[in-house]
Amino acid sequence: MKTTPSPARRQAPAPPYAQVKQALKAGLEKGRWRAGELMPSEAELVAQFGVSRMTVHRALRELQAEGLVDRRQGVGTFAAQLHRVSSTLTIRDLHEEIEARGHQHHAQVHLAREERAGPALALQLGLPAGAAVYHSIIVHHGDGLPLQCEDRYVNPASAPDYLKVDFTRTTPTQHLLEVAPLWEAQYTIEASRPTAREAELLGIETDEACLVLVRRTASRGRSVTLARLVHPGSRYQLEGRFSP
Amino acid sequence: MKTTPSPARRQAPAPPYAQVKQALKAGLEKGRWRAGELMPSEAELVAQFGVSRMTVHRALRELQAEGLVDRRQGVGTFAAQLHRVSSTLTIRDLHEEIEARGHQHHAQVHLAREERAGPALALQLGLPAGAAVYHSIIVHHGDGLPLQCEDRYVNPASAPDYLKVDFTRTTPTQHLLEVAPLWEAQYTIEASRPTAREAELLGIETDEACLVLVRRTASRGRSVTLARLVHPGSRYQLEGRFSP
DNA sequence: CAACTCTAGTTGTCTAGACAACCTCCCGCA
DNA sequence: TGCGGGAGGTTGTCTAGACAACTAGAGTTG
Repeated sequence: MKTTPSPARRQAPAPPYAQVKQALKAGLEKGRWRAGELMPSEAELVAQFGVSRMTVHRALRELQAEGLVDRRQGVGTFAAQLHRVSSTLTIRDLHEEIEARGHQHHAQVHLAREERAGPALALQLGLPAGAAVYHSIIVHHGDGLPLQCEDRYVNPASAPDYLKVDFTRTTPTQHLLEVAPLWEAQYTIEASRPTAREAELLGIETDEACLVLVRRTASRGRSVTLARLVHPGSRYQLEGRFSP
Repeated sequence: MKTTPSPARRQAPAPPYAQVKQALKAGLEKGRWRAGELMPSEAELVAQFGVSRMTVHRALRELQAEGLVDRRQGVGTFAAQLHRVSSTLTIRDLHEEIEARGHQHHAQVHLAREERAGPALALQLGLPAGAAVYHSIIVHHGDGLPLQCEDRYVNPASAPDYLKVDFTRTTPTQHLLEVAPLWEAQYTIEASRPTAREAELLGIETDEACLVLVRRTASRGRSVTLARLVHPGSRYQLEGRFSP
């Protein structure tokens, strides 16, 4: 048996910097300072909480990083103007997402081969026209139902072993992250109808609304992959949460 | 004329903590440490860079906040396992977005009144069934073209003056952020067809694919608003960028 | 009245040391 | 062999002080 000092999970008190941070956060939430209003200076907080200035400074710096306060050197600390008109949405790997929901993931590889890049594709991948690229089409199922059609082009220079991977066991994303750590990504999310082939692969009508995610990633200044992920609108939706 | 000490924008050298941070970032990018591999300890970095431990510690803490390294007390600092299978996408206020692109924003108010909440709506807003709610339907145009149909319900307790606002001048989001600072939000993004009325308001066919954003926000534990934002798939798409 | 200078206040950063919390591993002991 | 106890290394945090960079405003000077 372990000799934990307290079996009842006595939780250690939060460190001082976190207490200062939490107190200010609570004040902001209660509307103690209006947007743009001057908040207490570091010196005042030092006196109020009885901690050193570095401790107060850390709390304020983290609040600034979270977008809750606005600090200007030589002037002061202000309550942030608008609490994030913009927000963030997490985009997860589909494999993870399906298994996190307790469903069975299953991938069907419809194509995996080397092709010659057309001019448009070559431009997007930063390759000369006619260069060799890897092309794969994989349909991902959740509990037997097709949820995503993944049409992907890969830069061979970034992932030479791409075609040797068994995509029924690992996802392309996982392999690519291993061989080329992700350092930049661009997304677009749009609604459109599937192509005839996509509709066939997903088992839907060609006029069903689909959620289409196009992702382009680059690593060390070199493009890695261009993927088009098509989801039937009736079976898949993105979810996001946000709380400062 | 101002007496700037140097007209040629002499840039101050980056502070030491930023230099340490950047050096480690460059090492990670070059693949100097594989995912999960042990990185230099704080003591080693202190010796290497000739700065104090607090300085090194700050650099490492920020890298951890960015998800680039993984730190475990009593063990060490490790290169992060996977560089974010998940990523983030910024969702901006449409008004901002349209004007940022240099287009003309124009809003048309089709409805703004008080209604009684049905059971489903009441549940989502955390109100008793039959309670009064504010309901507005606004179509947002960019350069004359309808881009978004905003169907919104508002909790009167959170924004009592909602119906008095002139929504051709400010957006509902802006007003709500002023009276109820945003402290929690949930989103779903999906593709579906518009309702007959939405199609009419947007000037599209009822079978066109639409990007639908449903947003629910709460402030101080009280729900604020439930909004359904419908965008024609052919005219609007979300964009996101990600770089550590 | 305009332009300049000075000053007080604020934030940004660094240092050297200290202690706490935690983990791993090895050694001694039963 | 199995187990418990340290030792040593690592990160987490705090302190008191110091200096730098910056800003706004008051005061001064032409």
